[in-house]
Order: sequence, then structure tokens, then C-alpha cells
Amino acid sequence: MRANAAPRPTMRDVAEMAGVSLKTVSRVINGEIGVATDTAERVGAAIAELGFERNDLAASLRHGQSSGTLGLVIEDVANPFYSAVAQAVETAARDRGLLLITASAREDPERERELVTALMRRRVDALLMVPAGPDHRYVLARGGRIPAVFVDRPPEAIDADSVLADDAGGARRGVEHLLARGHTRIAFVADAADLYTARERLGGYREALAAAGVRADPLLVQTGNRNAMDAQAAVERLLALPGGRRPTAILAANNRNTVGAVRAIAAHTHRPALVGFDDFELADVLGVTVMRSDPGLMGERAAGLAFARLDGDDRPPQRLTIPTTLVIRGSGEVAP
Amino acid sequence: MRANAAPRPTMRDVAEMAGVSLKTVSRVINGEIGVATDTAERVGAAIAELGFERNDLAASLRHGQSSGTLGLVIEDVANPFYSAVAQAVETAARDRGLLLITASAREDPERERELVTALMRRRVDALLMVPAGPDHRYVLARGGRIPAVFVDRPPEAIDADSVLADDAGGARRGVEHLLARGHTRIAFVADAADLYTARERLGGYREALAAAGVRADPLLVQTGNRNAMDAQAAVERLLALPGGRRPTAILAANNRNTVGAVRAIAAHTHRPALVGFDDFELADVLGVTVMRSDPGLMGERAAGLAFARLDGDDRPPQRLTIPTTLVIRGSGEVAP
DNA sequence: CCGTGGGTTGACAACGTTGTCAGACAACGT
DNA sequence: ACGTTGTCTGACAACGTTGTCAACCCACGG
Repeated sequence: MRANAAPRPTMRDVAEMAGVSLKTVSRVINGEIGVATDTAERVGAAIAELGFERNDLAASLRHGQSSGTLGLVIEDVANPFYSAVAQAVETAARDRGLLLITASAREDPERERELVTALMRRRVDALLMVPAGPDHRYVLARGGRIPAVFVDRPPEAIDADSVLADDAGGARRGVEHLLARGHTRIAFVADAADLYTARERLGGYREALAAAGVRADPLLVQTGNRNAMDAQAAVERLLALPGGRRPTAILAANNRNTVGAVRAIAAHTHRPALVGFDDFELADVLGVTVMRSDPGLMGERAAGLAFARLDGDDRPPQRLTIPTTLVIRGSGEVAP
Repeated sequence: MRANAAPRPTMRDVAEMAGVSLKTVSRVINGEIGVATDTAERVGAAIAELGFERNDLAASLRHGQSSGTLGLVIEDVANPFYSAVAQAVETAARDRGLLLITASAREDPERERELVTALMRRRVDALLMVPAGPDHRYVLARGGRIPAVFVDRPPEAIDADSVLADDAGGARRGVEHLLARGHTRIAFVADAADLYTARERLGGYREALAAAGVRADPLLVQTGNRNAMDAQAAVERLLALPGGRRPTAILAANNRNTVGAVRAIAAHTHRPALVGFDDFELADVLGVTVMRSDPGLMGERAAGLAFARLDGDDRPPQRLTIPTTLVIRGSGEVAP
């Protein structure tokens, strides 16, 4: 015999106990007017007695409007960049009375698709996502047409709302900062080269070098570092190059790469200049100069865009760009 | 005229378009046997044409078992400790085919209660929570009796499953480590004193001092630091004490306090020894000795406990303790 | 005394889905 | 020809809630 054989009480149970109809219980629960005081009291007593909690799933099914949830698909909650996005989105969701379902796609397009589908089936009111896949037509193809906002990376193969960082511009300014200190052998360490942010930042890097008339040495471009360990290894390889070929400065193109670069540099005697992308905690103490992006603002704006759509905004797809700021702390200001 | 006037298609719409009954569509969607191939094809075509997605809310209402979601209430997703918990829980949830609804209580008991209620109303299959409130009878009082597991802090006023760190033991060993280096003026900086973890760790701190016959100077116990800034200020105050009263070592009782302590110490000429609680990224580069707890394991165990309950486990409430490990990196090994 | 009105209450259908059951039909054996 | 089997299909109720509507009661005024 199972212990918890008792099913959750329903309004029907409450009604029976209070000796009233289902509808009267509903009225009491929803604070509708026109219930006699003593009836309301009896119902209230029955609710308390049974520990009744309204089934919001059934309620939202019935009145059909909002499921009361927002869906967020990110790469990984444990990455501080994305957890900052998640926090901002959760705050915005809460302000609108929504709960947030967060799921991690781990850079896996198939998983992204599964999660998006699961969220749509669950009838989230809107969907915010950091896309991992190569084609997002499926997001629109679904009959739902729920608001979808792409965060940090644009949608592929469709036109949809998105909130991006100024990737190319940030990288360009980071490289210019290093060039201004006299560096010409500047390495670029980044995530997988096919990722939008990595591509854009690489573009900015190349632009800055070209504008300064500095030859871009392909040897100094190390992409494909999916985590801090990869990045650390990549920087170690760079630092092991013979004197003339070795970089005197490094642009790390995201927070994982910045962390890896900091580790590699800390363990090394030749200490190149470093500008990281994305600020991180204790970068101040470590004296790491970074291009600060603003994941919290990105999340907030993305939620705002989604909510505007829910409220009837039918402008063409918007593309917001969140600026990046150079934060000078020392590591980017060492001479070649 | 609103653009998205078209409602989401239902099985009824699909049935109509394919010229079959509702039930046949249901059969196709659920891959049930006994549908003629050509019928299935027509239905499939209609599904594709309409972009139909099953409404999982309705389905789960109908068959009444699982809502397919897990609820997680933590303090703050942006805190790396809790985001590590969230990541582990999400992974576990996904392995069981569940989506995760995460909500932040921000140390506000009322908010905790609201969130827990909202999750229960939403019929999450189980609830994992880092409790903030002083009384959790309401968690059990609800008629639901869904599995609830308390993480990082035990429930108050009720008996329920919980997964905790070895707070007192960890703090004790941290202090012993400092005592062994000859420190006797050891400060304790921590979060609000009424928080379980802070209380326990303070207990461990006092135990270790008492066991060594060292007088505990109340001046050296600085609690109530709710964030890294508070903690930094507290440590600055300690370091500003005159020579004889100034601590020569500090035990920081959680990750926010450790970060604040690192900042204060970095800016100071008198550099006391430091042992932090909770490991953090780049602690290796900064050389910070810490008591490492394991938030990922806590989340995993908590989810495991909840799933066992779902599978019929009816043992009395369990209390799991996750051990802590001392990670030596230098800051805890400096002499007085 | 009766009609009217307001205040209360309940019956019923519906939201979108699935389980149960029975019906329709073709193919088969006797 | 007939029953029997099996395959395929649909009608209906139900999950737990809420909107619509009608009914009831009592008091009031004419």
C-alpha cells in the first residue's frame, strides 16, 4: 500500500465539504463578489482543512490566455554570463507575474530544438533564447507564433527580434587599445569559430589590425576553445612560440577564454598584455583589463521586447545592440 | 486588427483538415498502433501544414500524473554557488524528462512563500528549495504532499528531506588549519547571523578556538555581511584595528564574504592569512586557500532524493551531508 | 397580493487532450 | 451463407477549472 495514496484535493472536494457548489468555491478562490459572508467562511474553512491549492494548469487551460510562464534557453546556467542573463530575465518575469523555465542547450543544436519544442508544447507565453543551431525556421514554423527573442546571437535563416552585444566594435576597440600601447603581435583566442560572437569579434580584431596597417598573423588566431582549459592550453602554445613569433598581447574573446588566458599568463614568465571580453568577478583584484558587456541589460531588454510583443507591438523584428565598455585595470596596459 | 489573431491550432483543427476524428489525430501524435498508413500520412500532412504542437498542459491535466516540471527555489541565480546547484538540478531534471522552473527568493521569507505556492499551484512534480523563511510548515500543510527537499539549509519547524554541507566541520577544520600556523587572532566574517550556514560555521569556528584554548574575541566576529561589499567593509574595519587587536587571520564564511575579504586584503599592506568558504573561479590564480563545498553534488543529491520519493520511497525524512575539502593555495598558509 | 429587483447560488458547457468502449468493415474459415 | 476474427476508427466522458446563464430567495413597493 502506497503511503501517499491521497490525491490532491480539488474544488469539487472543497465544495462537497462546505456543502456548496463547485462554482461557489471558484468564486471564493478568485475573490469574486457576491458570495454571502457565512458561505465564504465555510468554504474558506474547507479550503484550509483540506489544504487545497488551485490547479493553475487547469485554470490556464480553461481561460486560455497565459500559461504564466516564460521560457529561457541558454547555453549553461553555470556560466556567469548566462546566469546574469537568467537573473535579469527572471526579475523581469516576476515583475509581470510570470515564472521562468530555464533550460541549457550546451551548444547542441539538437538539444536546443528539443528544448524549444518542449517549451512551446508547454505553452510558455514567450521564448527567449541564446541560439546554438544553424537554422531557426522551426521557431517560426510552429503554429504558435509566440514571441521569440534571440539573445547574444542573432537567429539564423529567419528574421526575428534579437538583443546583441557590440561584438565587432568591442573587439576592435580592444585591439586598438593594445595597438596604441605599441603592440603589433596581438593574438586572438576564442570559442568555436562558427559561433556568431566569435566570428564578429574576430572581424573586429581584423578590422583594427588592417586599419593600423598591421599584418594579421594567422598563427596568432586560436579559435575553437570551448572552455577555460582549452583556452589555457591555446595561450600556453602561443607563449611557447620562439621570441620573434610570440605574441606580446592577447585579446581573449569571451569569459571562458579570458579565464584560461589569465591562468596561462599567471603561470608564465613572459607576461603578454591581456584584454579580456566580458567582465568577471575579481577581475579588479587580478588587474585584468576587459571589454565589459552587460548580460543583465541584455536579458532585461530581451524580456522587454518579448513583453511588448505580448502587448500587441507588431513592428518589424527589432535588433537591439548593447554597447560594450573598456575597463582599464592594468593587464591591457603593459608595454610589448 | 491584431496581427496574430490566429489562435494556435488544436487537434480538432488537425482532425478537420485531415478528415478524421480527434482521437485518430491523438493516436498519430502519440505514435499509437492501429492507424492505417495512409490515414497517418494525411494526419501527418495536416500537422505539418498547420504547424500543430500538442498542448502539454492539457495532456498532463488529462492524464493527471506528472506536470513534467520540477521547481527550484534558490536565493539568487547570479550567485555562482546557487547557479552550480541549479545546473546540477537541471541536468538531473533533464535526465528524467522534466523541465526546471527556477525562482529566486532573495532571502525574503515572504517571497519564498509566494514562489513555493506558485510552484505548487503549477503542480511541479517536486520542489527543491534553499529555504529563507523561519517556518516551513506551510510546505507540508498544503494538501499536495509533493516531495520537497531542502538544500544547503534545513527546514524550520518541520521534518523534511535535506541536503546540507558539513558547515560546522568545515569551519572547524579551516580554523584548525590557521591555528596550526600559529594564528590566535582569527576573525570570522559571515552573512546574517540568523542564517543556518552562518550559525553553524560560527559554531565550528568557536569549537576550534575553544579546543585550542584560544580566547574568542567577540570583536573579531563580523556577521551580517549580505554581499561582497559589506564583507569588504567589514574586513577593512578589522584591518584598521590597532596592532595588538588586529586579526592575523580571517575565516570568510561564504563565497560573498570570501570575495569581499580578498578585495580588502589585496588593497591592504597588512595581509592577514585567509581561508575562504566555497571555492570560486580563479581562486587558484589568486592563491586563495578555501574550504571547498560541492554545490553541484548537493543539487544532484537533492534531485535524487526527490526522484526517489516520486518513485515511492517512503523512508523517514533523510538528511544528507556533503563533505567539504580544504584546498591549500597559499593565502591560508602565511604566518601571523 | 403580486411584480420587481438585488443578492446568492448552481447547472452546464467549455478549454485541449486521452482512456474506454463500441461500431464499421473486410477477410477468413466452415 | 454465416459467424468469427482482426483491423481501423470514432463517440463519449473525463481531467480541474471558469464563463454564461438561469434559478432561487427575500424584501420591497405599488
